[in-house]
Amino acid sequence: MQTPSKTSQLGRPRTPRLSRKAIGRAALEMFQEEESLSIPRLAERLGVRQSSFYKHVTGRQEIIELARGALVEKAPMPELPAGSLDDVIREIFDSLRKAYSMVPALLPLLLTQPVSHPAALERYDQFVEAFEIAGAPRHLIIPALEALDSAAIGASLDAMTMESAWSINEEEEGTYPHLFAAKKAVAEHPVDRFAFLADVLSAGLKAAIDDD
Amino acid sequence: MQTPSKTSQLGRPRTPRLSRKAIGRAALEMFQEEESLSIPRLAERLGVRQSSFYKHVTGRQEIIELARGALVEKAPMPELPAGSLDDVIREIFDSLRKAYSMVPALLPLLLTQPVSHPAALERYDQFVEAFEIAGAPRHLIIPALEALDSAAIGASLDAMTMESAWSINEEEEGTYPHLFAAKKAVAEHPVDRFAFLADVLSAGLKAAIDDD
DNA sequence: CACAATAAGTGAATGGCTTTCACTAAAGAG
DNA sequence: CTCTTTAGTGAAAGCCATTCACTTATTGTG
Repeated sequence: MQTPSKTSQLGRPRTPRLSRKAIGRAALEMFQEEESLSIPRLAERLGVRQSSFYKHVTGRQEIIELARGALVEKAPMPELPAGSLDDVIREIFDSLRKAYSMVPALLPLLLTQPVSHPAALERYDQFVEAFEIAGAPRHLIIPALEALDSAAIGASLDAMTMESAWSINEEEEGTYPHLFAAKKAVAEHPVDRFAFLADVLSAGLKAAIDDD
Repeated sequence: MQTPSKTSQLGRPRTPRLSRKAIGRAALEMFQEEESLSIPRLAERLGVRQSSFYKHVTGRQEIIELARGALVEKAPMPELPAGSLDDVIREIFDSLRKAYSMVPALLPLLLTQPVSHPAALERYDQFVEAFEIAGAPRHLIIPALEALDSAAIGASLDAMTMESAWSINEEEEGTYPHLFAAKKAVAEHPVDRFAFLADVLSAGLKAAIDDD
């Protein structure tokens, strides 16, 4: 239950116990397993005291950014084989939602801060390149990418709020008749939300880009 | 510096000092002004002790849900004049983003819990009705509404992360060349993100619905 | 109309969280 | 070899949400 280090825990250790990469990975893992981040518990996971983090990181926000980096490094970069705009859109959306679906609890926190982790910037840079190659007008690439990102996050978050964003029960059928009917309709005739969103985005973005 | 109530603060007051509605409104206001919610500070705003809330509410999450209700009640229901599907989509998206833009800091918290406030459910029920009247197939209404909601939240959050989701500076031009070029292109040729998204969604949703 | 039950406040306490800072001991530079 | 820097520790400060015994007013019941 204890590392066999008999020596004192004080002072600089002979071999480093922490690194920014290890912190990011552990934070990501914690989000996946516990759906939240607590620095004391993260320290426990890493066999370290909480104050140690502040030698590697300025604070909680930076740990979250490192988790973003760890997520990007864990998610494979898709093949973007210089295909059509449609293929590019679908591939990017799919890779985003696959990554985000791994850690829904992290997403609200990622939303509130700009992307600064190099691995993440690198990944977006490649996405932009793919848009360029597919012939998208330069000034529309960022808006398009943001739209894909938002949609992927929204879709992945639905997994967290338990497959239905609206909490109504049988007795309220009369109170919210249309909402209730719509929920019943989609239950009886299930729709693959991801495929639906992918269709919406590819059709919509292509139209917006072609109209330019 | 003190309310001139000479009587003791103990025991049940002669007239109620709190209500669920007042709590929701104050919480919404606090999110707008301070970009976060703290129960001690909310108590201060309402001239009450923090423990008092727990007579009206089960906890923090419920206060957040009351803030959602207050937001819906503050945002006007749009005219949805039995128009075309396209009009319905644009009106709903526009009213959602207008509402969400008032309190970007609240959005990440709203995302993590299902909608249960009656005023909010009522509002979504009317949106569903508008989709029905416009002739959307019943089983696609919920997915379409979720898409609009996600997009509106994403667009409103961009306002918070300071108009650019990616934090890169001049020196990194060489490191992320495509991203940098795309950012420059959109700076030189500004795109109205909301209008762009509205176009994407209306074209995309119409296509997805018509294809059905 | 008395009086029990309930409702709406208070105050104090608990246990969690993030961050800071003086400290120690090892690593690395000159 | 000495000096500075680095990577840990431990204790503490100052937040936060929630609980619970308490007080006082209101409401419902016989």
